[in-house]
Amino acid sequence: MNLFADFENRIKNALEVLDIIKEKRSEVDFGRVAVEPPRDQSHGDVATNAAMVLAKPLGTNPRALADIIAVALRGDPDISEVSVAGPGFINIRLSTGYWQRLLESMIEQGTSYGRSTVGASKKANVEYVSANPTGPMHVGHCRGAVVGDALANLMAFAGYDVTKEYYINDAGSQIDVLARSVFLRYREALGETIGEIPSGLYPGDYLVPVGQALAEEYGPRLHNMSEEDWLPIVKDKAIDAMMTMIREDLDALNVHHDIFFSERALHAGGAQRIRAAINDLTFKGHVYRGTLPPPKGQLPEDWEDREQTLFRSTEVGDDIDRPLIKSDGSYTYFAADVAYFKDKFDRGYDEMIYVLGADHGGYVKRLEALARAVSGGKAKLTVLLCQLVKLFRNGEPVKMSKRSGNFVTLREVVDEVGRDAVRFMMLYRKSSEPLDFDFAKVTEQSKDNPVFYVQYAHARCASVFRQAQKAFPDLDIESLDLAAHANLICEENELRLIAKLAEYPRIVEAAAVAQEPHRLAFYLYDLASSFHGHWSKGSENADLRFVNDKNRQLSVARLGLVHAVASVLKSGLAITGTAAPEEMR
RNA sequence: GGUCCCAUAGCUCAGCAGGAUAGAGCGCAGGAUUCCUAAUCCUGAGGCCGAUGGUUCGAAUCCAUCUGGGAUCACCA
Repeated sequence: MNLFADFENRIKNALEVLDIIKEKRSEVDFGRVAVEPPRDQSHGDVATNAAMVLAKPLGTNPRALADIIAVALRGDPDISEVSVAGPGFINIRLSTGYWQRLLESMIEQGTSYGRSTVGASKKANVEYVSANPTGPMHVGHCRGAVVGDALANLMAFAGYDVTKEYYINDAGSQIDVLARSVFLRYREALGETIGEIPSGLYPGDYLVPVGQALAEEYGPRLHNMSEEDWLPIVKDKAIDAMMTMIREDLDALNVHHDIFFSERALHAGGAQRIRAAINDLTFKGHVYRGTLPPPKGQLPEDWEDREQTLFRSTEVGDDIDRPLIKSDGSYTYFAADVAYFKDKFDRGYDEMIYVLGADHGGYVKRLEALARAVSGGKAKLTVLLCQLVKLFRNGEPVKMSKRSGNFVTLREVVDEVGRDAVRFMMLYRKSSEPLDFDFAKVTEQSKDNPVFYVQYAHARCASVFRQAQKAFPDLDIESLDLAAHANLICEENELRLIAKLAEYPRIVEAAAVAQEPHRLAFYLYDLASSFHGHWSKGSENADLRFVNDKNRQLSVARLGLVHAVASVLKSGLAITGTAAPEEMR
């Protein structure tokens, strides 16, 4: 049962039978009628703008209409009070009985509570990470990895049929560079002195074992081949090794993809699939031979005007047409992307989401253009740009430079602060906002640290159950019907905690539809705060404690409430990919 | 120069498809522990929502212009 959906129905049903509406039913649209929690709790539990939205088409004023609607709503036994306030808000207060039944329903649903069907089983593809397989993942990949993963989890929970996908950029010149770098390590493994790694090759030590493995497998045989012959062999080995490493890194971060899609597969067999995709675009009239105007602003020194095969993306919303086939006849990266998108589209996804770093912002328009052209405007493609993460250690920014190899890897961060801290902090900010990540703060065990604060609330819930077991040793908590005495829950603070839990389904839906997983993280913090606050009420007034050894039924009823809180925390934390611990250390 | 993101309390940020007196944490000032983890809680001070116009019953939120910060610009991947 979703409180706000429930009352939206009730309010709309009440509206339908009002005379003033029946007379002009065809002229009014309930689409803008919102049913939501009021900004200020003192106003009530549920508020609606129905009167303000509908007054104009009905030719009346909001206050007068609100009074009429209020009268109709007062007939609902679950509503204890209806008032009209401000410019025409209708504020509704719910009966204690309604809250109790809501709690029962939450307890019965457990961690399924909050699941939604807004996704309507639509097929959604979330592509994220897609780091080049040329080395270990660095910290810059973290945010996209976590945001993409959490968004995918969230959308699945909200009723989408979600595929998590990783596009492996295993074609192109950077892979040749990788293979040559590995080949050098191979020669090294055979005993050659290679000296300093030449610039232009990847210097990282992580390539040493790959060279050794090649030396073991092939001995000196590769060394005697021409580059043309050894390159594909070394490439295969290198990509394999890099992807294994990347998968391990992702695993450390609790990120798991369903599909790893290889760019090379698109180039295979004489670039069959890329050609097919370009043919498809050509057939639809989006391709021509021509030249591009020089880039605006600073003109590159080596700029030359040459004829290429171009995608007329300006006709579908882009700023400039995009090359598909270079002047030397080879395919651009973007050409592979056309083929890749077409593949996704042909696989039948209703929504395709690309989670990219802010440094790829310039790529968005051409992706959107390509989606329009390939799908004839039918595909829904959205790009989620994650702004950059700045690392801090003791308040000082951590300097990184790729050239010196002095960059922080994803693994280092996860090993140092733990995956939960990394994940939650990456979500505890709108992704369109830059993020400061301070090593000291995220490991701190205090309320400054939202990860800790939320996990602690869950651990506290578990602690209450342990205490209950102590107070009632014969209580069989495992098989206890925690919903049985929900009707004993009637303290003001308890009802407010239920009200906070009642927001959960709404948050899930809104966050999933808006594709903003940070909203969930903020909600969890908010819920934890409500729980900690309620807990402390027990310090002031022993009657409010969850466990009361003189009143078994009341204790069981309150265990039900605690269980509901724990379930929502657990369910929400699971979506963020963060653990819900039973105790803190 | 073009495009994208951002601007809300001293600091770091929320603000839910425009709505009632703009919220939280930190920091600051005060308070709560014979009692389920004080690893927490409670109270208070603190804001011309970057600027100017526009849309309307109503704007931090939508539109335009401007200012200031960040990212980006390719036959690269």
